[in-house]
Amino acid sequence: MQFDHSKVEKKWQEYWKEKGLFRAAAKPRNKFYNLVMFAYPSGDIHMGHCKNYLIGDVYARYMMRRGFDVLHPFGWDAFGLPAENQAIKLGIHPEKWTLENIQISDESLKLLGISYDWDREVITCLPEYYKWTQWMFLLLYSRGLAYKKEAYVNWCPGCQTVLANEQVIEGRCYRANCQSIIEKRKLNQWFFRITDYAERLLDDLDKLGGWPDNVKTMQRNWIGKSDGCDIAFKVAERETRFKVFTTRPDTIYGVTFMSIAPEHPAVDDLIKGTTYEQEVRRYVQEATKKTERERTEKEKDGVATGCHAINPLSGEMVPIYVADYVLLEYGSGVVMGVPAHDERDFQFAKKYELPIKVVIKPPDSELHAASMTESYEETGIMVDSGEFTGLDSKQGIRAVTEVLTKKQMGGASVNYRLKDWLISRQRYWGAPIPIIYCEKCGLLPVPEKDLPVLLPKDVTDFVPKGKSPLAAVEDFINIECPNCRGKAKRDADTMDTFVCSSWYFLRYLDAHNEEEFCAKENADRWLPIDQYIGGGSEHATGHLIYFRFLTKVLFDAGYISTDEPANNLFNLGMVLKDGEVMSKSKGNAIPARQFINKHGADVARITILFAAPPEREMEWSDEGVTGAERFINRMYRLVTDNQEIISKQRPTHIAEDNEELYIKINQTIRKVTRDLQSFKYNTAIAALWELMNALYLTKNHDAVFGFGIYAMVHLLSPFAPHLSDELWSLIGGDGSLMKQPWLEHDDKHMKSKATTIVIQINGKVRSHIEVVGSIPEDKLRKMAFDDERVKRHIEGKNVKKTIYVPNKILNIVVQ
RNA sequence: GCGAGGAUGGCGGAAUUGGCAGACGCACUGGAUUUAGGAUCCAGCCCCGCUCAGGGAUGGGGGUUCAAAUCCCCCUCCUCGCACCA
Repeated sequence: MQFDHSKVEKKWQEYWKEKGLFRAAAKPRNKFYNLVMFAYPSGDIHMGHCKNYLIGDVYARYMMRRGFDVLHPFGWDAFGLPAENQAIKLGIHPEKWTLENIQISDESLKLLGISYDWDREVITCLPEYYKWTQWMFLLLYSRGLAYKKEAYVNWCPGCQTVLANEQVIEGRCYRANCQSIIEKRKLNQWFFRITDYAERLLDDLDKLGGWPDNVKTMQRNWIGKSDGCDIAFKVAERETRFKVFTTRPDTIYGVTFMSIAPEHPAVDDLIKGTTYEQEVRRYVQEATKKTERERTEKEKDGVATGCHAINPLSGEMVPIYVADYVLLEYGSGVVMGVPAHDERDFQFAKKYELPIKVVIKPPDSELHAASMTESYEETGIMVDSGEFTGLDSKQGIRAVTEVLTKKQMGGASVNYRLKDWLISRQRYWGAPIPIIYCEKCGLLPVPEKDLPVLLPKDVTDFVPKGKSPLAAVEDFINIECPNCRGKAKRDADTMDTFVCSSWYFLRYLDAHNEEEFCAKENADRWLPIDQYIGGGSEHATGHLIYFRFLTKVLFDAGYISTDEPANNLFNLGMVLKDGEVMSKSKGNAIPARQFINKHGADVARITILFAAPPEREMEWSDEGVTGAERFINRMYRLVTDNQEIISKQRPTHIAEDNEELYIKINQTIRKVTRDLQSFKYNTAIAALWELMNALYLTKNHDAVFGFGIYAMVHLLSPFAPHLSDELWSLIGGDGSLMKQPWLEHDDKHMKSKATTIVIQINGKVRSHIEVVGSIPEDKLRKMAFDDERVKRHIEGKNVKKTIYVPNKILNIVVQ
């Protein structure tokens, strides 16, 4: 008899729904917040997506069976560019496209039998959700964490919008379908002051013991803290002074020039009315036009300003250059040039024949400027450095900083690579920024009572023109000032969708609350996320930083009681097909619905879970499906063929010929339990497969055998829940297995009485000795030396020593 | 360039963390059963060696150890992240 998946799976899905099996408790006693990253609704889901949901589901189901009140919600990150691009291409309104995709994907997900509490589904593009996204904006605004500034920002010519730093990958747009080279534009935009939280975001990584190290490392690098020193240089020809940041104040005597970023506002003052003006202006103009890529890839160059800086310690005068390898956004946008000890400065100095002055030498050799082919960046001994000469440069860093502090010419300083989060987007399909510009009152936040600022629906032209399509929607843009009733305009931009996704995990906790984004008591009930299951490390420096940031802001404002959102994070590997990521746009996607209709949800589950460890990439293979199908059918037959003898009781009598089987059953229970705990689903299924094979080979169909099948049904439930609920009912079980406590192993029957001890000679396996119970070493040794094969190998040789690892191995060393 | 991870049969992958390398699955081979099967069951399946006895194998080279896929050093290749951050 074959397992009729379509009938059985439907039956149980309906049963689960009817009984509200996955509805989270209103007042959990033993809470477990199990969260998979929500998804962008790009169409119907395919098998690549399913991996995330299935792995989350196995864990949720296991935890339910362990007696936890599990919250396992799902939702949709529904704003974003693809919807808008589809609208432009096909003339379908983004909202229609998005909501239809969600509907169809929801249906497919339900076919998979995932244990979601669907009552809590969130969809970020609906006003009842984005009202609170706007509210978050206002919260940040009121706390001084949202601000508008004119700045050089990343402009994607393909998407016709600005991007956050986190969305620029190797100078290109992060969106797979775009990848345009990013340009710089000077624009007036909204930023979130995430840099205020840099230190805490960095320090609190240490609290995240349940996060993978690689994600933490990536975040640490992204935040990029550097300890260093600010140094003030007076400009000889002007009344100004420049502050530079350096991590190597010990090289200060080696400064031979100074470079300033082309975009730096002080450039103007240095050159105005001088003979250098024209050339510098031309250089600045060209530099600003260049993309970051172009700037990076070309040889370092610059142009002299004619001004000079005075070294605060040596008093030397050095020329000031404008150079586009200096970043305006990092440090002060001005750097001191130390060619002998910085590779970039070295190249620059070589090009313009600037002096190279060695001030650090290696501890055990000499350095000569003339013969150097590259800079020496290590620490060493300070030379030619006034009062510091002879000092170890590590001490020198401290000493120079101290002297500068005393002279009030600088002091210790910290810089971060992390930049403020640019959240304005010049696109339609997003949450409008709740800000009003009044001719009289200036910039005003939309009053909270007026939220949400509804995204107008009657828009037909989504073609980006460098500003938001909303700017052209008269009755959206033009409003009455809430303060003075005068003429005012709304902000035409929408928010980065990463804002929507930085707080969605909170909305699940109180999804229908119209008064608050989430009542504090509900937040307190469920937070933090006990297990966050995410789709790959590409989120490490985007979403996973943003949502930590927002959590901290909400914590500081008193809305929640935890300052880290998730205790444990598990990162999944993607699903590949023919060596490429499975995706619709690549044309290699296997639609989930089609697969489930053909093979069934449990086959889909076993196929994906068994193919590879969850954290690793898995290559989709149709052969894997064959195995999974066999597994499901073999299991089904095992139960239906032996229905009468399946026993829910532990056997009271263990027949000698089934003693080993009973041990195997207990070992399997323990192995599967441990593997479930640590996401090793592939080996858990392998263990189940092994037990099933053993049961098939069992001759004596007694109580032990019956219990073995019973255990299989139990252990299978997180992996193949439809099948196991069906089998559970076939053997007379009541309702769903999900309501049954997890099976425990019998500690008294874990180890075979007989052990095989490996006999090695010089580390090579030569024989095996079977013993019952434990055996004293000398007795075993006697047995080993009596062994025919052993005798053969030690004949005529000296036994130097023997090493005995109790009950495992005896190694005889001979010469 | 910097940082992280990886390389194990024809393939996906195991290996209790230093103790029998290749669990489990796929593919393949043989047998049984079947009107038939791409169904099912049983068995075999790293390489060399006719068989036995042996020997060789975890990307390559060296080392530590009674014992190394596992620890240390050097090299090659692959994947990911960051990349003028002063």
